[in-house]
Amino acid sequence: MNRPTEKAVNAPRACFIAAGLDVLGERWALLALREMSLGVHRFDQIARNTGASRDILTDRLRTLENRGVIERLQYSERPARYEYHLTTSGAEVAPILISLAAWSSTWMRDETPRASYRHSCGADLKPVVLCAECGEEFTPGSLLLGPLVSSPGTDPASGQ
Amino acid sequence: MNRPTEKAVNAPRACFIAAGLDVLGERWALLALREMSLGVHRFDQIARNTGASRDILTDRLRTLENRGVIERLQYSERPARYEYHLTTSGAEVAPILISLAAWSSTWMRDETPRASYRHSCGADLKPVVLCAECGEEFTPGSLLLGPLVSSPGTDPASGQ
DNA sequence: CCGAGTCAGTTGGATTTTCCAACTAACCTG
DNA sequence: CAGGTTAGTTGGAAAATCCAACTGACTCGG
Repeated sequence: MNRPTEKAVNAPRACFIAAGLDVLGERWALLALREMSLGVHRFDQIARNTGASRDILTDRLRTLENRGVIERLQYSERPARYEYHLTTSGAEVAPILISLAAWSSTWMRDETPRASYRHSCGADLKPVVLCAECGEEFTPGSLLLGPLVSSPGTDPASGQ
Repeated sequence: MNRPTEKAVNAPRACFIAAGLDVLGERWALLALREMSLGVHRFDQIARNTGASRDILTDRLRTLENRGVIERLQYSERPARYEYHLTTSGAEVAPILISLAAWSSTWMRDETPRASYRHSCGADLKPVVLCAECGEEFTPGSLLLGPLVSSPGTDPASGQ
C-alpha cells in the first residue's frame, strides 16, 4: 500500500509540456497535423507526405481523434470513406508548428533542400512570441513554473 | 541507379518541420531541454525530473550536443563531471516549449494536477505569435509552404 | 582507512514500438 | 470484367525503449 499523504520525491515533473507531448509527441503526430494544416485530409496522401507507415498512421489518427485534436468527416457513403480535419484544438497547434519551423530553418540548415514556410503576408517565416498580458517578448528564461492546476481551476488543497 | 532529374512522386515532404523533429522530436529530448530551461543541468536530476531511463537520456544528450543544441561544461576535474547547458540554439527552443505549454494548458486539462507555466511578468502563460514582418497575428492557416532552401541560400536551379 | 553515499554513466535482457510488404474489402472506371 | 483507388488490417522482422543492476571515480563521516 502507498501513503497518499507522502510526496513521491522521485516522480517526474507533471507539467503541461509533458502532457502535451503525450498527444503531440508521438512519432508522426505533428507531421500528420502539418498535412491537415496544409489542406491534405485523406489517409493515403497523409501517409505519403509524412512517410509514416500505414498502420502507425492509423493508430496516431485514432489517438488524435480520441483526444479531440482532429475529427473524421465522412465524404463517401458507400465505400464509407472519411477525411481527417483539424478541430479548433487541432488548428491551435499551429503556433507549435510555426515555432518549430522557424527554429529549424534557423538552426537546421544543411545541403539538403527543404521546403520552407512563410506567413500569408508573403514574408519569410519569422515569428515573434509576446506575452498577451504585458506585451513583452518572451525571451529564453522568461518561461517560469507556475502553480499546479487541474480541471475545476487551481486546487489549493493539495500540498504544493 | 536513379535518375536525378526525376522527381520521386512518393517521397515524403522534406520540410523544416520534419527536420526539426529529427532532433527535437525524439522521445525525452524536449523534456530534457525543458529541464535545462528551468535551470536543471545535471544528469541525475534531468533523469529524475523527466522520467527518462538513463541510457536513453545519455543518447539524447549526445544527439543534442552533436546537433549544437546543448553543450557539456565541465564542473569537476577529478571525477570529471559535466553539466548540460543550452547553447544559443537550445535557448531558442523556448518558443516551441511555450507554444506547447500554452496549447496543452488550454486543451489537455483533466483531473490530474499539473505544473502550469507563466511569463516572467507574473501573468499566466498566454503567448501571441506575430509575423515579425507585417506585425499581424499568425492565425491557423496563415502558415504556408515557401520555396525550397538549403545552406548557401535559396537554390533556384532545382526544378520546383 | 572503512563503509556509505553521490554522480554519471554502461550493460544485458525483456518489453514495446515501429517498419514493411502484402493482403482485404468495397467500391469506381474503361 | 480487368485494373485502379481508397482505407485500412495483418504478420513477422527490426529497431527503440525500459529497467534494474553494475561500474568507476570520487567525497564524506567517523
